[in-house]
Amino acid sequence: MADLLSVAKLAGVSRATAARAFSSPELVRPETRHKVLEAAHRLAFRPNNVARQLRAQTTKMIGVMVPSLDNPVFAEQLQAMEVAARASGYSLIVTTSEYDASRESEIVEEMLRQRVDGLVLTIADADRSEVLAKLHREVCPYLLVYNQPEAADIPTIGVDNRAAVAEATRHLIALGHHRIGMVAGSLLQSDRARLRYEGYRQAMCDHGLTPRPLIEMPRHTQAELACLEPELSGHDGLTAVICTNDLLAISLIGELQRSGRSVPGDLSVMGFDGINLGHCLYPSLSTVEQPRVEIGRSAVQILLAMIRGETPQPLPLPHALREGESVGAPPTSRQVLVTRNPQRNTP
Amino acid sequence: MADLLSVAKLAGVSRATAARAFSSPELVRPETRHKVLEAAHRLAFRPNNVARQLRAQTTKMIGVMVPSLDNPVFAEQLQAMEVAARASGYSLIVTTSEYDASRESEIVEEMLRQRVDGLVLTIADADRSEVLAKLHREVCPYLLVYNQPEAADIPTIGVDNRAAVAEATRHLIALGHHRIGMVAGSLLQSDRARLRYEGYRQAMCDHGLTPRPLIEMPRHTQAELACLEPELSGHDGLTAVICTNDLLAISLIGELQRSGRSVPGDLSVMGFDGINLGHCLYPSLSTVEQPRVEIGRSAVQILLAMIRGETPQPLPLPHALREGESVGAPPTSRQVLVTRNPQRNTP
DNA sequence: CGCCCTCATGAGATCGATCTCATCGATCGT
DNA sequence: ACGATCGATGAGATCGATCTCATGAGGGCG
Repeated sequence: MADLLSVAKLAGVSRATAARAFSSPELVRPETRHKVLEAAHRLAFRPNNVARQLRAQTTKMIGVMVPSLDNPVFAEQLQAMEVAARASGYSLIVTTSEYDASRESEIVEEMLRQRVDGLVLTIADADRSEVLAKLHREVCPYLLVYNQPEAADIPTIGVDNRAAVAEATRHLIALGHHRIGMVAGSLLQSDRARLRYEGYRQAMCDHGLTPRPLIEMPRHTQAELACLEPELSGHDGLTAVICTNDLLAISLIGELQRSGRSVPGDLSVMGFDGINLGHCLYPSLSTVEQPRVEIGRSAVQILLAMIRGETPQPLPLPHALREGESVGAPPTSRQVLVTRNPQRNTP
Repeated sequence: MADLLSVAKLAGVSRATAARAFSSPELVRPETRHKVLEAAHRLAFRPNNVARQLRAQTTKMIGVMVPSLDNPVFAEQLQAMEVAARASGYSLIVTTSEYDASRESEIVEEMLRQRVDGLVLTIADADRSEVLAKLHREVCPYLLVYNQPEAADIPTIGVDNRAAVAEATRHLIALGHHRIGMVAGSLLQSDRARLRYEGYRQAMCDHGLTPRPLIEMPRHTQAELACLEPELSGHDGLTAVICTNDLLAISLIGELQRSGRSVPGDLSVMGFDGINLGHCLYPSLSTVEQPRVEIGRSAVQILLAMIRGETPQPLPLPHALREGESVGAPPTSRQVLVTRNPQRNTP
């Protein structure tokens, strides 16, 4: 590949002038510029970004780490980030951590070596993370996404998970549900999971209802009906569940239907995330929507501001309760049973 | 950030030795190495990959361009690529083209400037693409994914779209369907779309059935029932449709159910891609599965081989007909109508 | 007419690591 | 004991573009 020097020679100018013809054309006489571009064309020259980055001490690259791309909530956010970054002349280096702490650490280390201008991370648990400790000592701007650390000085963007699930729970209660469960994937060691359960617990208690223990599924994004079945029957069987993510909710609905149950007839199911696909299903998914596109777009904007040396205040973004067809009133046959329940809430 | 020279000074060795302590530790006496690492630690030194890349003339980066990450078929492939690349010490620069030809061109140009070691691309239409023309003149190894160009000399990995849809069509025919339609998104200008329709047409003709015109939806991944409705009623109404992607199929099933129809009772629906979510739904999605993980993994392996200077022969990967619950026998009430149909195929 | 300023360009240093080649002491073989 | 070999290290060039500073031509103005 031809370099600037050979282009400069062919055009009969110095390296400096040839460089200017590309990076700041206004400094070069149009005639000269044309000679340079012509020479560049003849030699199939293409500026070498690596050299530019080394000299300029900036890569125009953002390092992104998400747990997995198999979950659309991350893919959709990443899509938005890519568009926003490209619009500002930045590229994304994308990595997946699989929620693995040691991998998180390696990935961030590698990206720092790559001299990315900033990092956008979604980590497993923002409250106990080696990655954050490392970044704390570094100068590289970074931003967490979807996480919700307890420490206030960690720049983060995402929704208020506790409030969001609390609202979802109240929504179900308002529809007449009393026996509401919460279904989670296999990864309980996350700041979000803790806060979501806490939101559920709080809302239940506030209404004089008994929160149930978390129902844990063996996989993170696919429900096993067998794990839930014991909770469904009997006089205190659940009439509604909140799932910690949409994939879990969707697969749970599928399993319930396959077992001959009706959603929301026999069980109301609420998701969390608001992935696009939820709209399209029948029954459509009731869910707590995280504004994935807005989150992705803002993440890039805020990070770029940090890179420019500003100190923007990342606001928590609003969640939205999106009502779909997977949630309805509790079954009436069951509602009779409610009266046998300790909590005697008038129907 | 400290550089190698300051580390070398602190450790009392030359720059060369300090560099060796990192990149080829076996060449350095253990005692010396420890001194260097100790000094590096004290100075919070981190090797600068940009400088290394410039000197070594290799970035260990792969440029990836997919149409969109909102479709899990790409996200799932990308997930597999990321894992495979990382395992071989490579990073991914990820971009999305939105099927926009000019964007495709810009993106590839930018990645070439970035001196990626290779490119993995999914382009809109491999048979008329400026990008391919450009790459043809370049030395950068590249590989198409999911595309199926007519030209034989373009390295590509993916399934045989024509054969895949033909097989799906035959499957429906074998179940007794005669009036089968094909539903596509709004982007017909793609090599895959053409071949998929061609496979459908061929299979229909081979069985003496009349292929229908493509039913085009206004959006690429979401079905509008109104576009399909005219084809459903009447004495020659469809009993089965093949959708060009799973998202289209899934949303179509949702719309059909919402309108009170049963799938597959009233209409059998078959998808294409095999995204993970299809398994979980009820009815589960019958689809032509593209081995997305295998495709992603192989794409990286083959590209790395090309980077090493080998000339691997990318084989077309096998598709698989995945039978789900969204396809069944045609409704019997309709089957009576079949006899009024021009094609008289005995049941 | 001469001074100063602007504009276009060139020379040379620089970003940070790596590669080649040279050097020097120690070990080995006969 | 002496030349050969090996292992560890250092000096200096190099990757390709950009930045700073210097230079020189040309124009405006007193």
